[in-house]
Amino acid sequence: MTADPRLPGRLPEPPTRPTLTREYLAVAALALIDAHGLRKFSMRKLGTAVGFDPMAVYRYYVDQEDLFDGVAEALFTEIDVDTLPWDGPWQELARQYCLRLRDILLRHPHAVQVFATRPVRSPASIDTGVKMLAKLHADGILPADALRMVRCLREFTIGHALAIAVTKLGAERRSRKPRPDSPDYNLLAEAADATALDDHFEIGLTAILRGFRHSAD
Amino acid sequence: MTADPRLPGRLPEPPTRPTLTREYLAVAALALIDAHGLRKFSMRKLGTAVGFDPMAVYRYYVDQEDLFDGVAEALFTEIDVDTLPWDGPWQELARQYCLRLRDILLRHPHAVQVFATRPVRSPASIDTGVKMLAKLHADGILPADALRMVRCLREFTIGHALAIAVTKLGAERRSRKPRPDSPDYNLLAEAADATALDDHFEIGLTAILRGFRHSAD
DNA sequence: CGAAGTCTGTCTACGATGTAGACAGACGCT
DNA sequence: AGCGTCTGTCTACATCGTAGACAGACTTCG
Repeated sequence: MTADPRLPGRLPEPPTRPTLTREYLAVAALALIDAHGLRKFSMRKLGTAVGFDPMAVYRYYVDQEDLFDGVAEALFTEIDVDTLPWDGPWQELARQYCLRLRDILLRHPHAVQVFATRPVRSPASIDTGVKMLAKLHADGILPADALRMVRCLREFTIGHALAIAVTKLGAERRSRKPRPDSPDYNLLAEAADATALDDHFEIGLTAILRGFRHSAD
Repeated sequence: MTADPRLPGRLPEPPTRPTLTREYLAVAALALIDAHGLRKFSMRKLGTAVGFDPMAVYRYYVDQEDLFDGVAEALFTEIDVDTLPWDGPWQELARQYCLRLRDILLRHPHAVQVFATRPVRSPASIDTGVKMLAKLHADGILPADALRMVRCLREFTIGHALAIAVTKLGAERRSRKPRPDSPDYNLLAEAADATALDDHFEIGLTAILRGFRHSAD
């Protein structure tokens, strides 16, 4: 006769160790990248950071590429597309979409590369694309034209975020090159002083949208 | 008495081994990246590929970052800015600049990332920027506004090239996700079939330029 | 002519990385 | 009770970026 293996009475909470998930790992990876930069990120560090074996990540992602796809999806999720102004005019919808995407990317400057270097094909992303196209279609824009417009906006937004992130992050690393002696050089210096780094994003957005409107023939 | 160490008569050309150069290495690195992809590139492979010691590159570049800066400069050089239509209207100049940049980047799809993820600050690049600003200034555009416009065009161009390169390169890698059952999904499919991947670049370019023109107040 | 210093390429060493694969305990189903 | 699967652990290996010592050739200067 053996003793009852169950301990008597209530025990304090055992240290909970949540089981791993693709999504949890993706979010953790994003946090790690935010904290220490993409350069320093590694699969093993991720495993260790979430309190598991360094190799544990490979149970959920076959590849680093695969993981980064997950990180990009996590970033996309932050857009929270459901709260976009789907009922207003499509121009405003598109503008808000771009603004949110930019804000999110600039909040994760180290991860912008990850987002920018892969086509996000998550169901959520495709769904959003489809809804956006339907919206433009309802305004009489041909799907093909709508797709082109959306692509332009998207590429501008990502290109912008990438440029800003990269410039800010690289600012301290690189040594100031000696300024050339061109007589016009002060034009550049003056202009650079007069404009914030990302002054122009909304201007560009407006220009694209206006340009599209005028090209509707 | 020792024999004359010089050999008699004309010898066939000794195998020439050019001495290394920062630029030569940068161009060789670009070629390697083109050939096998950024993922497979390494400092040691570069050294070996040019016929020297794997570690030889570090005599000329302190870092991989440093090397990639050089690769970006090499890409910029391909634009051949001197043959741009500097005498025409600035809109045409800007358009041609963007078109050339896009063409070059799409010719080096594996290296687009390298170019897109660092601000190119070579003298040649700064010089071009200055000349461009001067050109717009001659048309009565304030330097600050000109800088904003140029940045918008640049970011759109790079964002576009990156998107195209990444999509094309990743096309075979990723498995087609099952198409969602949304009733509007065929809108997307139809639109995607009707548009080439990079159909929209010139349209976007035109839209931006037109949008700027109309915002000149 | 010769010595000293510099330039350039070679070589070794180290810790970290991505990834493959074997292994083991826990859990669910029969 | 037994068995297969799921999940996390652990070991192994080739490769990588980078630091640093070393050596031959070339330059400079007395």
